[in-house]
Amino acid sequence: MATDTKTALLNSAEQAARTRGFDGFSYADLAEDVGIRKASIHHHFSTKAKLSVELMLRYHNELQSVCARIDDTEATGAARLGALIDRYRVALDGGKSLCLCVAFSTSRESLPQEVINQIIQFRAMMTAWLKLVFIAAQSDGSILEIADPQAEAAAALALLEGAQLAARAEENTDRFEGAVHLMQLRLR
Amino acid sequence: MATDTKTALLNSAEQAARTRGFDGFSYADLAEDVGIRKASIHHHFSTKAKLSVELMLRYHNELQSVCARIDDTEATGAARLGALIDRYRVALDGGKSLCLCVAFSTSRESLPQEVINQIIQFRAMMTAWLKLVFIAAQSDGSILEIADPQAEAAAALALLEGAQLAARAEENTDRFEGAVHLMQLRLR
DNA sequence: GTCTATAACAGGATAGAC
DNA sequence: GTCTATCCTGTTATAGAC
Repeated sequence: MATDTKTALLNSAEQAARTRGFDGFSYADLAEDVGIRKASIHHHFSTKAKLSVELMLRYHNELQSVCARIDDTEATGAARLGALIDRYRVALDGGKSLCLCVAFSTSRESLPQEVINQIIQFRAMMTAWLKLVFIAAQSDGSILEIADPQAEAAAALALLEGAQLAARAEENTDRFEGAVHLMQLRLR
Repeated sequence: MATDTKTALLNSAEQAARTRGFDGFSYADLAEDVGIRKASIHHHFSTKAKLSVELMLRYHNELQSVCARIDDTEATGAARLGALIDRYRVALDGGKSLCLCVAFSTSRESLPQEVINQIIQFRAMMTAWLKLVFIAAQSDGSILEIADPQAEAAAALALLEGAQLAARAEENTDRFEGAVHLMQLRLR
């Protein structure tokens, strides 16, 4: 079955925001991409601010599902962290796009307060999940030299996002691999 | 002596780009900030693209000087890395701004090719300097467990930029401190 | 739900006076 | 070097027909 118009618009907007930032795309871009007139978009998202909220909501839920699925399919802490690294690598799309959280973080001033709060919630969720991953790895011994799971979680998220940024800056995925190399060496 | 108009414009533009992104400020903003009319700005920077080039050039030279000064004043690898961390912390301005390299990286699509090349050069310079810092630290033993200076340099830059992003996203400097905590524990 | 038409405004940029 | 005035384009958003 074909995706409905609203979903097609969300997909187009997410792709655009991740490659060009929230200020970097307009309703005209979405209209051309989806194949309707730009005025019609307002029927689905009355303002661009509300579109950004729905975008972030969907992204939060999607990543939450991804993490839950990783918990189900990967047994060790190392395998789980490795799966998340893979996820961030794929999101890079060859150095052409960022994850939505990074993209929105730099567009901060253009976004409604509600999205700012969603970003904070999203980061809290990811950090909490990563902390559990490192705690699991402490038990199963699958990641080397874990001193402080909380600190490891904060550092891992920053490293992943910084690695994405480096790859995006040069449109070169080698920069991502270079940045996460040492972290991957700790996985057993 | 008072700063000349061109420098005042560069200062205002850098501040604006770091807090709101390259798409997030206009000539009208600079005009109001500096106290001249927006048409007058074109006398100093004929296009916004050329302004971005001069901004990045100045930033590159400034960071190069900062690194050279750190080499002069700090004796050990750990002290040098610590000084760079301090620099990135200060650039955060309480979570309200990013360094120009991070800010420009996400505005990639709005920038001229020349700035893209400048960003690549800037990142190469910083990575090369960091690699030398880790090599020095291998000799003087001031940073724990260095396996691969090249990989350490790439990871350190990504971590610093990711830590800035985290703090900027939440406008909370605790996020920066949390992300760099483990790296700082390695400094002796 | 989508369209045409348009309002209302802000963006970068230019011309020409002073 | 700065000004006023203006152009052209692109932006979000709305009104109302189909």
